[in-house]
Amino acid sequence: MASRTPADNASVPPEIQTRLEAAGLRRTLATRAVLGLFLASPQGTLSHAQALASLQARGLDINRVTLYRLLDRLAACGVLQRHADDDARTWHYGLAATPGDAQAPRFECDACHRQFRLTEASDSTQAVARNLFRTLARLGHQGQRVDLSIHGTCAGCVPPEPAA
Amino acid sequence: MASRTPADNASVPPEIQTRLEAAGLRRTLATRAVLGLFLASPQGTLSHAQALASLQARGLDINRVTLYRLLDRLAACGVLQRHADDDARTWHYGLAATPGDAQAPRFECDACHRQFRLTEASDSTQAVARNLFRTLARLGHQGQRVDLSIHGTCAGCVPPEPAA
DNA sequence: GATGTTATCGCAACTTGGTTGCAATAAAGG
DNA sequence: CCTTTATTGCAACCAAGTTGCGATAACATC
Repeated sequence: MASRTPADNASVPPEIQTRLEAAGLRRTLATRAVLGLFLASPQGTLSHAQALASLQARGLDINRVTLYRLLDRLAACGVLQRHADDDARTWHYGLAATPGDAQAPRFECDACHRQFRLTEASDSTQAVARNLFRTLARLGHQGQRVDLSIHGTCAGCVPPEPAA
Repeated sequence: MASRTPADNASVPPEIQTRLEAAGLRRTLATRAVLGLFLASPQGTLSHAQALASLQARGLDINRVTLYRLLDRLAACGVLQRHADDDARTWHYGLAATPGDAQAPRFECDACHRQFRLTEASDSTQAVARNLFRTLARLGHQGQRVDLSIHGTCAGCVPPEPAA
């Protein structure tokens, strides 16, 4: 496997590189390919199946179990963040926010099942999170992470307004 | 099965009763029992497994498939609302909010996996929802439902502060 | 109260997304 | 080059949820 996209190494931000090393992850072909997948669209999230398909589309033939484990590893070391899809019984992975930086709200399209983050509204999360944590503390619970998700129909799936 | 708790009928709020009838659901023993389960703690949510256990604890021996279908039905007619648990690959069911009334944020304990709504903070949802829907509209997406969830450790699971 | 219609029940078999055990590879580090 | 140890691939496995279908039991009508 001598062919290596020039971007493979260059495109991994130091931020992420650090976490990979800290966790003792090795830079295998699969790791770089998967990471590249997510870095290509930082806002997006991918299910295991979607990621597998994308990889295969690029000619990479990774075993499904391997991908499961790789995604797990990346999530475990804080590079990716995983959360359940509300409709299918699957998990979606997306780049995790840098620590301290609240995640932007997630949009889940009920039609095409795609998910992505609404960076345009990341301040909503921040504001609401602060409030919530206060309330939680008062009740004796320990809040760790606020997850704001919106279900609806994404712009691509909205019916083209059939002469309403 | 002649024994019927006195509360069985009386406790079903007309609001819910209406939806059941509208959907043509029959008032079977199972329906009432399950409904009673949720009405007993309106804030709480139950997974299929938890609900099944509770029913069995009360001496009701309902088939697991039947319960799956019943929960589905109740969710379909808008009495219950279901959403994925972020950790296990399961669904949790809880009483749906009356239409128009935004759902209170959901707390998911990462330790005991219990979930419940924070009615104390339902205004957070309302506020953030209004904002989000505006932003969404601007981007061409159609928001339908805002789901605000917090992960953390619930009061019951927080370690008893071992002489920090 | 007898009767027909149709939702619901229970069982068994099946599907799906994900996991585990283990032997074979291959990055890192010397 | 050699050792250590993370990673890979395969096959078997698991758990949550679904489907098909005959048997029941609500509900409406007579």
